[in-house]
Amino acid sequence: MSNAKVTSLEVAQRAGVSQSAVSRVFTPGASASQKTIDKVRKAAQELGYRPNVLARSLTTGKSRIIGLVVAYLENQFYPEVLERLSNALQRRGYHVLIFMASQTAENIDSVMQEILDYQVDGIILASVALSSDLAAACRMAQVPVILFNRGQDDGEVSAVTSANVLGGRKVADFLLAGGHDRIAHIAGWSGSSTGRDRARGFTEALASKGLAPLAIIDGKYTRAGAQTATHTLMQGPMPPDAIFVGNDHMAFAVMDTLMAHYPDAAHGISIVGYDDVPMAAWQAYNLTTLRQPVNRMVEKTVSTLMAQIEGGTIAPETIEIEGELIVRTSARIPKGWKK
Amino acid sequence: MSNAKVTSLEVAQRAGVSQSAVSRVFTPGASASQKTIDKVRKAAQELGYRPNVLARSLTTGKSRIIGLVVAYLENQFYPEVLERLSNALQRRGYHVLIFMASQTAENIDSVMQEILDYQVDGIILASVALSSDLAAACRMAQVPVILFNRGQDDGEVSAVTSANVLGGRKVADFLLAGGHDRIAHIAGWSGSSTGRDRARGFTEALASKGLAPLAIIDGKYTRAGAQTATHTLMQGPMPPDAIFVGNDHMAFAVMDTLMAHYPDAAHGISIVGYDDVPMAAWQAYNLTTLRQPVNRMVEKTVSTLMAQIEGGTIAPETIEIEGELIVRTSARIPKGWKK
DNA sequence: CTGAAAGCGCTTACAG
DNA sequence: CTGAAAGCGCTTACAG
Repeated sequence: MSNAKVTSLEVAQRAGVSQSAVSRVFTPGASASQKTIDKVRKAAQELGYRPNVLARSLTTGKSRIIGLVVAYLENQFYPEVLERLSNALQRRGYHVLIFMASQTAENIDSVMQEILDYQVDGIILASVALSSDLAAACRMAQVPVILFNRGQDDGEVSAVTSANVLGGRKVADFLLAGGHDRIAHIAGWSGSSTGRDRARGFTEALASKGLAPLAIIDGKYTRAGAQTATHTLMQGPMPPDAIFVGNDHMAFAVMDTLMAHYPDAAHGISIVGYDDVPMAAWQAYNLTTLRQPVNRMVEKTVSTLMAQIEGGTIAPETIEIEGELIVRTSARIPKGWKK
Repeated sequence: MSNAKVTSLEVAQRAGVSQSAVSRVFTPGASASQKTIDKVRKAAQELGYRPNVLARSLTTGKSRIIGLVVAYLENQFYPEVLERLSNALQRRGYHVLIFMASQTAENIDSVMQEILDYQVDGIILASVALSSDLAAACRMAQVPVILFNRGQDDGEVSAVTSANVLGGRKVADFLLAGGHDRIAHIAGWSGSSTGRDRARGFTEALASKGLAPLAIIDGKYTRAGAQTATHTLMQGPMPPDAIFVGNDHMAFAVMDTLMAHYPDAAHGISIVGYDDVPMAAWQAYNLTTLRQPVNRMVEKTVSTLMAQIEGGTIAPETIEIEGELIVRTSARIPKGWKK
């Protein structure tokens, strides 16, 4: 009842047992007689004792900490990912050490080193890429790494994404079915696998109908990038009749820009986003968009990570989950369109 | 270059010095000759050695981990807070163990216990209240706690908020100056000090002009709550000509609801929010709102926490930071209004 | 400046 | 089931 940290030794003394006995009572799976358990629990209760997780980690070699690196928190997609990821991990008895990444690579590398210093049991990178140096460091430290919503070409590390190429294709098909023929793409950052894949699926689907995109402009996943791209498109020789935007976050900026600066044309231009963040359903936007199945992506990420941690094996896996087109009112709905 | 964790002992052997020497080289402020430093750094480099932070924590009694509890991540205010808080802490050499809180109190208590188990050096609760049991546990463990954007009446723990009573008053004055006389308030959750304070300032300012709010409805900080409240207001005997909404997140829901269900009336109703999240500036909303100075609130939170950690003293402080009304177009601008 | 040693709070074989 | 002891990887007096 007084102050400062209580240790297992103090509990042992009060309970009249050895320190090992106390430890056993608090170690799941260790054996102790009911009598010992009772005495220890009582003493612990009275003293306010709880095992020091850090000391435990030192002996067991498992910290039950997962390092999580996130970027783009201004994009509503990521808070949601963060929340679900963190909840899923907590449910399995893990805790999350969080790091904000800016886009510069050196930053990521040093952040990753710091994460490793905490003896994390695993690392999740949300929309952040990994240098091969760091991938090597993680392998050496035997710490599994999972990329979330981003792929890595070298296949050195596991990755969970939605089916982005397919998604890009679905959007193109929808727009084509709607009778559009001047379809532009404001793409996600071309330095990201995700952005490239969506653009590729989209372009391929158009090509299969003998069409080409009106233009493809990199929006860098930012509002500013999307706004600039919108102006470029609208002031070009031939304005688009539809724009596929690389994610919802940019799509909102595109819609805002059209409304504010091209009010007459705005209504006639179909907009389709990617992600289906909660805001896409808000009446102000009512955005038609390709839903990324966050739930399942998170579940897969966590289960894969757990398997690697518990299995000790770090064979990289690449997992793609198909997403569905959510049709709202921001883009013309093709006659007879279903699903 | 092979595998698994490298220890200071291995570095010592390779460098031909004692293990203590290695430790000193990696301990800021410890003394070692340049020659030793060079040898150790070289060996460490070759082996890929980095100190085990957990082991260090065990001996020093400082983990350099801060526990952070957040709720309401769907409200754009919090991702921003999280990002800034985390960056500010990282800059000072601390790392963040994050926990998502649902609204139930038991949940918070168990989460807090888990945080304490990690021997965190301090705890920040963002928009989450603390039971007095837990406050006691933290005091006993000598772990400073700071409430962010929420106050605690008992004054047992430090709190950083914006000047909410004053903020509520400023909003009322603005609306009054705009000539409104049927002003309703969709309040933040009445179980939160923040929500109560804003409502109080607002009501007091109206009262000082001999007016009363048309109605005060608790919106619970949720979109659903705000939507329901909007319908209640609009279908009442006397619809409002202005609504002060307890935070921006709910204000967007109110505007969406008005647009979708009361399009004729919508334009004539002034809406004012609270927070000034980035989205408030987006053209779709253009929300007039009382800005919470996140920057300064975060700085104060972190500096107060640091002072308490380093000073060892845990005298609770209550800090209020004044916010400014950001005038956009969602509410009628009084003639001749400046600042 | 430097090494040997104690200690941080645990877990876990090892004997009994 | 239970206790004594070693060990996890560090830091930090203590002597020299």
